[in-house]
Amino acid sequence: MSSNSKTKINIYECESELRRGPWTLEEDNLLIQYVSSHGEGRWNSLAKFAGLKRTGKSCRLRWLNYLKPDIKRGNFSPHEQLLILELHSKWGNRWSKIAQHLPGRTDNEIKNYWRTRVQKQARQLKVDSNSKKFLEAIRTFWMPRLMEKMEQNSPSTASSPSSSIAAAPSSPAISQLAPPDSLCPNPVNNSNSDGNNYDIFVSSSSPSVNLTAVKNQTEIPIEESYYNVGFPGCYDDMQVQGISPPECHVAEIDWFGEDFWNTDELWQFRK
DNA sequence: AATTTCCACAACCGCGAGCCA
DNA sequence: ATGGCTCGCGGTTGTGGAAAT
Repeated sequence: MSSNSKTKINIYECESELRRGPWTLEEDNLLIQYVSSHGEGRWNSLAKFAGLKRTGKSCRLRWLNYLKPDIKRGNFSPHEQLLILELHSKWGNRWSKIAQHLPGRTDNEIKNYWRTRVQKQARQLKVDSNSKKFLEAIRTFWMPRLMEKMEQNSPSTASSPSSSIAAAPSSPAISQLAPPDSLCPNPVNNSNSDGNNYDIFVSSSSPSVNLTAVKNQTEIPIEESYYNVGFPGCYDDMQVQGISPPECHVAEIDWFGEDFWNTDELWQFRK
């Protein structure tokens, strides 16, 4: 046997020891302990020195998506959902970029949310999730409802008759709440558990939803998106098409479940 | 109660970019 | 210039549990 073949056998044996699939508690502890004392990075050597029979990639993924201390778990808040919709309209499937603006959320989590929740709705409507119709539906139904939900959840404005949120006039229920013009003075605040403040300003000065997200005083301009410039005449278009705006009354919505959308209302978008 | 189907999420894979010797 | 290594990203798959039959 040549030294070459011996090497190959060793590599094979080494690779055959590599574990795959779900992580055990013991593996998690090993990874946590190693990272806490040596820090992140150099994942291949980390895997070796930590005694983990995993690839560096696997260790990195496990740490970033699950074990990292500031990972936030659980359902996405309406505010987070709104951000995802808006940022996706701007950047498309740039999950990691989108995740940068949702503290504590991972790109994998956001990607899964998009595939399981948003694309599911598109499938039910038998439209492409990237189609203009579907984006219209998101802008006209979903986003105003999320904003309304955010409004309901905002303790500072819950008892106030004049809302801090303005939205597209596509939803009468929302537009009734709109202040006269310009940026709202009291942004919807989403103070996350990690301490990051994330505010969304919504302007009613244009016929479309106009969003500005502000994270810790750093403004993230949200412009050039399908939602706020792509369909400036969406509401008018609906009227031209004979779609009556009052049909847009907000139904009882399970924000995290099956009935987020009222499929009957959305059916018209398939036309 | 048993089986099947569906769904959400965790994990894997391939590829490309960046860095460095 | 280039080859190897590491890392990060996005797409895809596998799996466990819930829901339906």
